[in-house]
Amino acid sequence: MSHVKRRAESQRGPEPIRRTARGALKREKILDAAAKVIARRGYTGTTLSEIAEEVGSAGAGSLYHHFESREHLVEEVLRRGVQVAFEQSRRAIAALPAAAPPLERLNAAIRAQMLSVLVVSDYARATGRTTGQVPVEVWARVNADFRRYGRFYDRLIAAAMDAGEIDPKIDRSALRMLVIGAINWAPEWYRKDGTSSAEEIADLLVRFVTRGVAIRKPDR
Amino acid sequence: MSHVKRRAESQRGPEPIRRTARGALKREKILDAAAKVIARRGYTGTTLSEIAEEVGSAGAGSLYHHFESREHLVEEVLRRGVQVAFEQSRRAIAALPAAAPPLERLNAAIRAQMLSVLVVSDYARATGRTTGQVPVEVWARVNADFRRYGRFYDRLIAAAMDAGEIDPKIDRSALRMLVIGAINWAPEWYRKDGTSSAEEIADLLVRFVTRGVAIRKPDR
DNA sequence: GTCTATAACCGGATAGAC
DNA sequence: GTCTATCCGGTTATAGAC
Repeated sequence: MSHVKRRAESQRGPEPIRRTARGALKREKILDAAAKVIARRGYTGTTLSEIAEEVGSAGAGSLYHHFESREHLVEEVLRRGVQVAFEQSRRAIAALPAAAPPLERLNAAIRAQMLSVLVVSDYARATGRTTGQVPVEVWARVNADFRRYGRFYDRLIAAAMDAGEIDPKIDRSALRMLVIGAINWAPEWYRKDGTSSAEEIADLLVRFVTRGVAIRKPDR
Repeated sequence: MSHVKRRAESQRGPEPIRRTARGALKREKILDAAAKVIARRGYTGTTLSEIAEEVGSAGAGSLYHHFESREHLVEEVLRRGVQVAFEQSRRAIAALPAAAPPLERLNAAIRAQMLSVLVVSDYARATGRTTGQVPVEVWARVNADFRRYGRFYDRLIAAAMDAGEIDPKIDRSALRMLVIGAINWAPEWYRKDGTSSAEEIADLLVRFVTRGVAIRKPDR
């Protein structure tokens, strides 16, 4: 202990026993497996046995050498989930021309979020599915990350309103949550061999926000 | 037994031991409690103890006099959930003027479905939250009900397309599931004391789907 | 450091007293 | 018909062998 102690440790609670490079690698594999299982089963449905089996090598109780408890393991998966989605959104926005109008930036974020959940990352998928299932204690610890991401979205919407691109009378929070809901639910029904690709689904959702699916009568 | 045996019993498996009026009443109370708990915890998070506690009077194992197993209890909650939402949708459509265009009928159904999960019924809420968590065996038995409801929605969309009110190039299934997702997710974040009422949220979703929230540039 | 055995616990389900 | 005591299986977590 003492001066080598990581910043992360004091910020977000202990991340136990990660001494060697090999150990860190194993830790990653466990996290990946956990993300996959949680994405499949949800929080309450996830058992350590199934995670262990997914890892391949280990038996159930081996995980405790890398994680203090089931809750700590889940917690890190959730944290990474938001992180991935957040990162994808920021990256997508950064890829736009600097002069891109706010609404286009919002659209890019929505697209990125949908793709994160559908194809990019088990972590994002796990996180989306899990919200509202985790015990308050865990939630309290990851809450801040979620809120930060929420505010990010909210600013994108607000900017589009300020620019006169979105009706300012709309409840920003409700708008955001409706979109997030459609996204978080998507893994439940999306099939790789379905009629629409993930990109097409993302585009459809964006179209919802911008102009809807109705055909405008020629005049009036 | 013998000739009094209900049709329902042969159709959907046994509904055990409901002889007296008082018994039937208790059965209802248990179902209501189960719906409430499932809406709160999801399928995997629901325990018989919590349901019993919610009922008030009973201890955990008492439920077995009214239901063959946990799964059967859940199954009936699910079935009722679809039924309620379905019924609400049909009723809302029936309340429209007979000449109402297809798109308006679809909108009424969306509104009704949103209100079902937000304010009308624990059953509808429970059902929305649970999909995709239940074991395949249970799912297989309620599947038909869900599909029927899905087809109902699909026909509404198709009719609006035929009438030239919705862009026919859109993937009907994806459209439906995005909407359902936004609805099923809503109970997760909706608060009675929030900035928008349930009705306003329902209206926002309808607007979303039909014309989007963006402001149309005057020309072009 | 990794794994197996096992302890402690909890949830679903059954039996039988009242 | 209702409730309590109890069994059984599965889950988290720990101890200790290798």
